[in-house]
Amino acid sequence: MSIALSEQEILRRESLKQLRALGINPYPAEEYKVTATAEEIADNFERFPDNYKSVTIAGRIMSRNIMGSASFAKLQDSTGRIQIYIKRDDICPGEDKTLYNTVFKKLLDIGDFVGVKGYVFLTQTGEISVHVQEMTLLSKSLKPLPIVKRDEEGNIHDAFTDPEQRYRQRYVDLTVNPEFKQIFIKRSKVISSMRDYFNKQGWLEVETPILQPVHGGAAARPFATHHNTLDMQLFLRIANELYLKRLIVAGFDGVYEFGKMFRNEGMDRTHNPEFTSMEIYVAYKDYNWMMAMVEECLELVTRAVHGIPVVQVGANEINFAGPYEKLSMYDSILKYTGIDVSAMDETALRQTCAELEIEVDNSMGKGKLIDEIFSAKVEANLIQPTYITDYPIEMTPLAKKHRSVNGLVERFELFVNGKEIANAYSELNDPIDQRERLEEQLILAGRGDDEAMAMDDDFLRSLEYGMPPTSGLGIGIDRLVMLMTNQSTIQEVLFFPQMRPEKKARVTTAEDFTNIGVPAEWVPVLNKMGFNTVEELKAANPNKVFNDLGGMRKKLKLEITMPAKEVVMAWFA
RNA sequence: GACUUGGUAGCUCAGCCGGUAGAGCAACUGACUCUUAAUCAGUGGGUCGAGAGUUCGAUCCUCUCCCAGGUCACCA
Repeated sequence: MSIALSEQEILRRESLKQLRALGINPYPAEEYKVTATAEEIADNFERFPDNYKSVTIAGRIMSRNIMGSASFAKLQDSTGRIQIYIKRDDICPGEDKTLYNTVFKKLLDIGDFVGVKGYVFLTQTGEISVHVQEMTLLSKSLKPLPIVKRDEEGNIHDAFTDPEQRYRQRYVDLTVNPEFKQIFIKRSKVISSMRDYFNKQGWLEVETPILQPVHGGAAARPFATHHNTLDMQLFLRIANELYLKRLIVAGFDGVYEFGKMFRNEGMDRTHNPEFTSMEIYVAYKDYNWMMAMVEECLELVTRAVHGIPVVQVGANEINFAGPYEKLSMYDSILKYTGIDVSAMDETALRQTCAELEIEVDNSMGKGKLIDEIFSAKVEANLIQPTYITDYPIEMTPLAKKHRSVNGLVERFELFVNGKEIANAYSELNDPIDQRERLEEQLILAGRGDDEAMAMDDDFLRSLEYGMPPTSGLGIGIDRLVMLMTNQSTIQEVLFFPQMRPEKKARVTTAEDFTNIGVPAEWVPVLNKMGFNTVEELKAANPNKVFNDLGGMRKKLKLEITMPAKEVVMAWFA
């Protein structure tokens, strides 16, 4: 694949060659020892100026103000930006001013990584800066970064905002919009604080198969793949629930897993084909215990991220300190529609859906119809953390039947800001009941529900050996992070959200040109001249092409050897 | 999947009734030893997402396709 280089890219490649010609390795191998960071200097210099009489920092050049024999530049490291001040006669104490006049002023660019050694001082306008005494090129950047400028009021000019480019080239996004790094730092805190909490309880972090012969544990369409050696179909997991329960059977009291799940379904601002879930199973507990655990855990996570248990999400201030409101599924529908669906059969539910103008189809059973009413009429009202409990048995083949109410299961979901972020059961451990429930799923599948759960005989066998009473919980980590970082799209909390492949801009490869004898370094020049395929080149006048090559060489100031006229003529043979 | 908005220089965007393109930043040349959206003078840079059609002529009109965003549907 050959994409014609832009003017600026050609110039940077030229700079690269000139650096090498000066004996400067643009990609040195040696460790570069830094002694300070931008953030640390900004935080501490004014209190402890003596500690910063000699610092070594490293980062990317993000802007430059060159004023003859002195310059300012902004250096960005992982912690932030700091200004550096470069005086020609300080970095070039002798007669030879090449390092300043040529290397710094001409051959370095915005985006290059450099290391500088110097002392920290305050400029006349009071900005903390590093007065450079030594400068080392650490890595040359060949593509120009988008330039995002910020003025004194903090206004951003020429912001790099195109979501397509931001997501496809996240490395550029986070370089020029470093404030977005906070989202991912908070994401990491969400996960690590939750993990710490679980570990303190003595629960074991485990890993279970991503490639599964049977996709179970949730209702969703899977990605299918094939294992060559075993010559068998495998699925990327849609859930890990059934494997974690096998581990409870095996004798662990508490197991949890953070991991990617894969669902072959639509993509929108709350769905990505691969997403992160956390599932945990604790033996001898029930869903009431789990509600208390979730409250404690989420309050702790919120405090770890924000310092307080409260987070601002859009217009809503959400308080994660428990206890949370509890509402049964039927009561929640009653509360928000005034309709009591608890005693309705499938026909009456269909009638109710019609009256509420909710679209349904024939494959939907009783549980699914109730879920439709709930989604349409209740969900959006649940802003503060709210447990919805006691679901109809038809919706939930893996949960234990309710201890006192017929037709329900012991399940809760946690809703926050109108979205579900957690799902938990008193887990079904009666192997005969479990087999019957999965058989009902097979009937639903027969009615056309392509998300009905599959039979998993090995899982049933494990239950037959005996699983202690257990409560299990799943949390959608991406959605929790969206809440914790006040983001409305899942793409913003994923480093690399799923995208369609980029279209190849050019159909011709550089090899096509080199195959007819064009030296590799001239291919970009031909592209620049408008010849993107060998056919286009061959259709041109050879003499004109030869002359134009010379013109381009001069125009672009290329220091590459001009091919002999016979060589150029041979391209057209 | 449906509807809708967009795709123009490295980046952010203009571009009138159809006459093959402009600005700011970035880049390049030059000036400048405390600038900070540095400044001043000058210069270059475009397959106007792709293809087809209408037209003497298309960035612009029509159609198809590609990519992205939004809304909805599906989906926890």
